[in-house]
Amino acid sequence: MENNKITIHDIARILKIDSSTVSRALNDSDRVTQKTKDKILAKAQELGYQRNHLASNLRKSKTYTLGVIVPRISRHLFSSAIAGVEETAYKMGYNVIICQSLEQLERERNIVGTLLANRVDGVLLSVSMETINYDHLQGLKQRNIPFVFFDRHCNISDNSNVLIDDYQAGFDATEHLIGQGCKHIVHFSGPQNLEIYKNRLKGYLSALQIYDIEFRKDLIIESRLMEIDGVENAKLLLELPYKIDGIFSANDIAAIGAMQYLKQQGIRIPEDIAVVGFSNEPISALIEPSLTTIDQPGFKIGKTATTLLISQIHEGATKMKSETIILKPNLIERKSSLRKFESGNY
Amino acid sequence: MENNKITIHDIARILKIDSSTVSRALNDSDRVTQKTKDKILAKAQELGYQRNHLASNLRKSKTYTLGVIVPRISRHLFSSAIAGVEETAYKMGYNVIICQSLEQLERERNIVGTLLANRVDGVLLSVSMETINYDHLQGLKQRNIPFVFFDRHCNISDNSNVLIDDYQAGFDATEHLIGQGCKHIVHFSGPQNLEIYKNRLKGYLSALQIYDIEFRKDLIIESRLMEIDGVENAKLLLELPYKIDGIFSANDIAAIGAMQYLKQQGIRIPEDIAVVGFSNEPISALIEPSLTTIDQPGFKIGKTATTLLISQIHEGATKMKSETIILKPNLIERKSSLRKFESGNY
DNA sequence: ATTTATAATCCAATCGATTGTATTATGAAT
DNA sequence: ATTCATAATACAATCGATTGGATTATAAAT
Repeated sequence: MENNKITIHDIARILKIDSSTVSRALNDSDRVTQKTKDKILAKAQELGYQRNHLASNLRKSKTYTLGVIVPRISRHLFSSAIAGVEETAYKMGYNVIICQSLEQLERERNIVGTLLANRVDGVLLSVSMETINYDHLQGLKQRNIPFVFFDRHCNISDNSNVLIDDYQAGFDATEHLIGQGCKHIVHFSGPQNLEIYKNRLKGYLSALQIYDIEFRKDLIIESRLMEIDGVENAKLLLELPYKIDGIFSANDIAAIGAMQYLKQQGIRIPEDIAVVGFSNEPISALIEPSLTTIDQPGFKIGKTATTLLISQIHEGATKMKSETIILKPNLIERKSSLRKFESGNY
Repeated sequence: MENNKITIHDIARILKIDSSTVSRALNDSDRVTQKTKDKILAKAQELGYQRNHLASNLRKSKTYTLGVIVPRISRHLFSSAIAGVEETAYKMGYNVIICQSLEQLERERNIVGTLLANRVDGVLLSVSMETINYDHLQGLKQRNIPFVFFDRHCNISDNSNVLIDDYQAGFDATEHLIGQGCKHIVHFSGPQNLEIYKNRLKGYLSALQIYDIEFRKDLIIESRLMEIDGVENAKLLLELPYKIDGIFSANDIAAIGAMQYLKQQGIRIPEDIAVVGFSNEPISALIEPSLTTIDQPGFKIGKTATTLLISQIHEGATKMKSETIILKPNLIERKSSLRKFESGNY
């Protein structure tokens, strides 16, 4: 219990001045003369004073805390986004509470409750795969707590988002496969309640159309994109009545699962089937063959979303205008999709 | 600013009772009769009352917040430990602030400062590779804030730790390589300020001794165990005047870097050189060949450390007895170390 | 009915910082 | 020296919940 408990009142008593002056001095108010400020600051330093944020925040009814909800922190995109969030938040005097929904709506709901109970000043949110309704976000709206979606957003009105151009990325990935000579390209898609997967799919379709490739509905396989789903998808596509020669997977994990299985079956990658993933997980550069994928600027997404959120917090509830920022993804070509004939061309 | 701002005083006013009674009712004190409790609880529910933790915590001078410092959340051990921490903490009414030192002492120092400023009730800590002195932990000691090391601990007196048996793991890994017929085993070690690397090294040495294998000092290569270090280490070991036939790396990342390089050089794994890593990163199961490694029970480490920390917080500063809990690691045999002659035996 | 013991509730101070208003100090102008 | 404007500081309420002590209500005992 001997926590150093220096308060502004201690400093005030010692210097025989009022605590309000101490408070103002420590906040660099111009209502205190420089001489007194110096005296107070020196004494504060000497005593090892640290402001009690609880008291300060109670008075100001602000917590200087942001909530971050992600499906799981172990995913590359999210861990790098979190790094960006933390850097920006700390720099601007905010703390961050990080929570994982583990892709479960139920947990996401609870987390929102916890964040409300903790009276966070704002929330950054990347929704779970199970998030099909948004009732749990009502509490945030009601209490006028600003929130910004990043990456995995929702199509509800008046929200701010920081996204990447999933449509473009889907298009680029598919175009790349077409450029490698693929004619029958399977797309591993994710739950269609998530806009990102819808958009990646749209990009895929659009590329097929532009390059005059016939679209077949059964070439789209929807799953939760776990590793095991990749394996299952691969089994499925081998049973299709077409000779599949390309896969565009909406994430790396499923692509890797598929590749593992296909390799076991003696199928050569990229010669028989070229594969493109999504997210540029660190593992994608290390597997055999290395995986062509879409790099998402995670750190920048985190930074941007945080900056946007904090600006909304500062603006206050007055005119919470929604804003959507879309960042550019980037195709990384690796061995899993580069056909021999291509490299032979150089 | 229309945040729902129901306070105990609102409830008190409406029910024409005192706010202290409301407070006691909401805390289920036995100084309030059940009838009044029911009335108060019903009204609180009706109004959507939520306790203001700032005020409550200020009064109780507790924050119900734990700080967690890890080198990086993207590492498998840490992300799974954090999952364990969160589960336990939330269950016991605590929040968690997660911070990454990114292996930098300077950042670790700042983080401790931030956590102090936020008056966390306790800290869970896995130190950075650069942490060679512990001055920055003095602040915690002075203020009697309990802290528990997990995995990467420090050899300073009277600390609580939750660790795995790195010595045993090092021994098991090395013994396994010896069992595969390896005679010249290189050990990739990490910074020796960290006990974990010292202990893994000790286990290695001990296994060599017991199996009567000559120890050579130049078979120990120390680095920061990044992927690039693994590559460099591999180059080094090819220049050694012995025919190396085994590698025991103190983490998976460096092992993988080495394997990539060795494969490029046409060296067969495990036939020419068998490799064992450490940590069971998800990637280790997916690379080619899959990597034999040591699995650390990350989730359990996180749970155990949190339980220990919270129990210390509850005990108070009175008799903060230190305690060290050591969990068992587990060797996972995969292709990178299983020699043909072995499988031939079956 | 009155006393007494105990249960139930109320009062008021407190946690530490902030902030609008009131007061005093300072110095310039007359 | 006195007045006045302004700068500097002090006072006191406030944020919302908690808690020891005081007071009142209730019921049991005489």
